[in-house]
Amino acid sequence: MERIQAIKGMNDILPAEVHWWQTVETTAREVLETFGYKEIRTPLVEKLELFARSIGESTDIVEKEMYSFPDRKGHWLTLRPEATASVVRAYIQHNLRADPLLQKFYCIGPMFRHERPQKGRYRQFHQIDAEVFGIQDPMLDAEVMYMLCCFLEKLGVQGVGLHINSLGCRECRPAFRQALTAFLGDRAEELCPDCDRRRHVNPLRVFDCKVERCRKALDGAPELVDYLCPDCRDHFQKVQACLRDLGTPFQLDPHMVRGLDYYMRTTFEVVTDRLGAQNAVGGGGRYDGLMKDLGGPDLPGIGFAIGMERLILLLQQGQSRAGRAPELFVAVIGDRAAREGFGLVQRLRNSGIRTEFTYGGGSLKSQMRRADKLGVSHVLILGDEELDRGKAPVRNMATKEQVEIPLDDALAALTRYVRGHDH
RNA sequence: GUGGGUGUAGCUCAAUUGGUUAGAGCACUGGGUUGUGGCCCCAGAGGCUGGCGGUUCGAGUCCGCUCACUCACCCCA
Repeated sequence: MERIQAIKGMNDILPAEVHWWQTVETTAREVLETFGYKEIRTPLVEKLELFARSIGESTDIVEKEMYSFPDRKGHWLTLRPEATASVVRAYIQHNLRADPLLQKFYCIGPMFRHERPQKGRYRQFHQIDAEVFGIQDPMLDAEVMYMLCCFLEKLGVQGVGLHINSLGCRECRPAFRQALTAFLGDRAEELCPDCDRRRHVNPLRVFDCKVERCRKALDGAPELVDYLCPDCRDHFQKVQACLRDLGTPFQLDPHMVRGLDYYMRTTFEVVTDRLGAQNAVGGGGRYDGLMKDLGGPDLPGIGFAIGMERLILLLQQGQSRAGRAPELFVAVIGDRAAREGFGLVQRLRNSGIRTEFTYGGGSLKSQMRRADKLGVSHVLILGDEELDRGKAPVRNMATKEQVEIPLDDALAALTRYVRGHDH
């Protein structure tokens, strides 16, 4: 019989590694809320056209990577490939502008893209997503990147760098695009087949081609920075000045391109060289026209997403850490003690003590062995003999000390002893 | 979607040029004089060698197909 397996590229997160996720999520919430972000939770499924319109019809995401399918009425639905579009949609739908304090949002959860999986890239992956609406000030751009760096630093992530660029706006980008297209047209012969295709679809992409021939062909190509309009240039200058004031190191990367159509002006990525082919741990940028394009007010926006799988892969390059061990193990000898012990275990848990038990009993030796493997700090040894005496020994596994505790007050006595307030 | 690599016990891996009953370490279970863990010793359990088909007296090993995983391209978090 064929075994049922998880869908390709969709992974179980097993107990042994869940603590990494908890650490990342908890830290993210702390940092984001300190900076004034409020959590928002949107559905995992949206209408297809939301993403088609926001991300861009000719992007790879929309063209070939979306999980889309018709529902029973024939409406096309899509498992969200990213969060920004959904958050913008929710903002418009609920007219959240009415509450001016609620302009910063964050969102943590799964995204879906139908790509061939590889290291650090999966079909269901998870992002921490932050979005700010209504503010165009370059200070905000800097703050968003500063916050992203604070978060990574707080987690102790090593080996990452912040790259920034400006993509210009609707005023200046067309001129640059035209100049670049013309430049590439002259050198079409020298480009690899991929780039020859790119120069029509998304000429900016030619810049990050890895083929040596293409890199050479790009010598003397027009640079986007030189085509920025005065407003965009000024904005970008101020963003950089502000980052310097904040002491956030960054690297200008005039060739950085982002995969979504809606980005303009500031774009940024946190990159690493420690994850094989996947170098982006997080990325984002400004998207001032998006809200209006989706039928909302003409409000500017900026945001970023962090890939949690990639982040955790980086964290794991440090040492792995065990989950929390039980504090107390109750070993029992005899049926009467087993019944008493079982009840006591539940009462201990009710009062918040992480307690483990051998349901099947077994020899005391095997129970001690198991307690040791679990890494518990204390073991209560409860036999029928102890029940008769009304006292039972608690063993400190590290020091081998055993003290007798009264069974009529077992709960309180154990709590004190295990938590270390009694010796 | 395109290419490469790999599939043997829960995990990491063995198994002469095709040749008996597919092994080891770790992990797991039990025991080492009646009720005390780690180290050590002994024992046990655990596999249709990913699946299907072919070649052969004989296939974990060779061939074909398929599936899965993995890395890379494309692209992205």
